[in-house]
Amino acid sequence: MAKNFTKRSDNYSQWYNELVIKADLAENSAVRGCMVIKPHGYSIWEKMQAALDKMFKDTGHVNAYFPLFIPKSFLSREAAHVEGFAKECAVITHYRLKSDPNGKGVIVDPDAKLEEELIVRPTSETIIWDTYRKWIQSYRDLPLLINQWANVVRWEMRTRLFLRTAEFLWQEGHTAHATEKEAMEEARRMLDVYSTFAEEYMAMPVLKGVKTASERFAGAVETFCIEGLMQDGKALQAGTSHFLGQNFAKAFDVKFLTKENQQEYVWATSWGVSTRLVGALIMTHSDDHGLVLPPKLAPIQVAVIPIFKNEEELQRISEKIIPIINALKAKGISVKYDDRDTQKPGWKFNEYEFKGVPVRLAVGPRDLENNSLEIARRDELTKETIDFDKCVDYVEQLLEDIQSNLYNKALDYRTKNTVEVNTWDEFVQRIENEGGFISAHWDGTAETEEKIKQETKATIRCIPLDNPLEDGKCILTGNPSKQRVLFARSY
RNA sequence: CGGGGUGUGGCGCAGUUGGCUAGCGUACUUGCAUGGGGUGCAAGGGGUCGGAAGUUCGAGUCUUCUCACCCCGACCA
Repeated sequence: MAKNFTKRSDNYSQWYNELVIKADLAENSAVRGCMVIKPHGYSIWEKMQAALDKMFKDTGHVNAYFPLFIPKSFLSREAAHVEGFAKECAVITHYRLKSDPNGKGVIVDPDAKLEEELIVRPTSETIIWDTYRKWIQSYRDLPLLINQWANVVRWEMRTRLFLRTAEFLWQEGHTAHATEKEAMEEARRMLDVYSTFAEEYMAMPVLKGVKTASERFAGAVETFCIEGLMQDGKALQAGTSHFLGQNFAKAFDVKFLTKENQQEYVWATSWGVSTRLVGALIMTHSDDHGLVLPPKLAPIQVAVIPIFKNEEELQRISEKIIPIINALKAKGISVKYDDRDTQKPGWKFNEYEFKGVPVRLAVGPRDLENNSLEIARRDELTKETIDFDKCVDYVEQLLEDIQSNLYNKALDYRTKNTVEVNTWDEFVQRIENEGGFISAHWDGTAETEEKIKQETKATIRCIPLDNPLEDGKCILTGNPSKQRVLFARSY
């Protein structure tokens, strides 16, 4: 157990913060609300990027890059969009500084005021649709399937490392289609990409659903989402995919000629996931001993620690273990051989454990005699002794086991913490105590949704996609309802 | 923006009714021993107390102003 590390059961959010810091993932920067992503945290993000990027390309998308700055007037073209983002935009008003005539330092040069202010993108729909107008003339130009890896800024009032920062890294896909059906299919397809990624790579089970009108993305016709359940019973929106209808095409006048020589507005989608996923990953699997990473996203999958008293002993160990390391690497496994003499073995054990390395091998003189080594798995914190000649296959299999074990544990947790509730008292009781997902009837009005939020802080996370229809009564108002929706408190 | 809090070696903190050379843990450096779960002992380096002004013989400590950050709410991926 790490020294001075808060337990989840004592204070979950403190546990989270300490974990991020102590596992060297990120730290607060000199800029309010903005984090420094440290190498270990960033390499997890890179693993995520690599997997997602491949999935995007495999579904026909290409990458491009649009400007960080957006003319202020662009934002207001789409009414709902500006309303949603106006309150959290950073604004560029000047382009030059000058020395302070009254003292030290520099001041904003009042003569360098911009004709039109620029905003730092909170999302890129507007600049991209303004550009798409020039790119799209004919049905032959469609579909346009573009993704961008970028940073965005949303001036949030309260921030938390990875979960909500003023600047964050993400990808945003922006696609244009000839038909409503095609755009809707795209939005759903990318939602599936996200859920596949979450489950197969992050080992995080997610629920796919559609947002209610009040939770919808500013400017979207329909917002789809994946929702995960964190270990403290709160839900986390892990990704969104929006069907934008023709809203942005109309706002930016993006039309195309159909085969029938008709002018029509194009149909759009946008979809994104962010560095918030790193936060989701942490909160899904990690424990009171630190970070736990699923092998598929672990920058180091196997740490090898020699135990030696002197140079000669290390050499004997290295001779034996390096061929094994090479065999593991040949299988595409990332291995770190930590033969530093500057840290003690016990120190290293704790280090890799806290940083979430899935598998640890330890080899010492004892193992050389027995022709064995010690294999420890991070997810279960168990150790075994394995014969040298069996260990390569064993490790390969173990990584797969850990990946699926993590998923199954998380799924089991979610299953146990998803309940159907039929009365208001039960609902309130559940929200206040256990948390988790609550499946309950809702009368479908924004007023009721808002009132439930006011009274319990619970929001409708989504209406699950394959939701069965079922007659019932709204838990708050008793009005008739056709289906259950999913409530939770959320991040 | 409302409420609360904190600024003192890299990090985490103590510092009493103003008083003498500003202290502790940890981290760091060196040496010796140690080496299968954050090793022990010893020695050593490093701060002028967020900033400004004031009161005083004397300010980390009191006063005023100011800046920054953190936590709780409203807002949000």
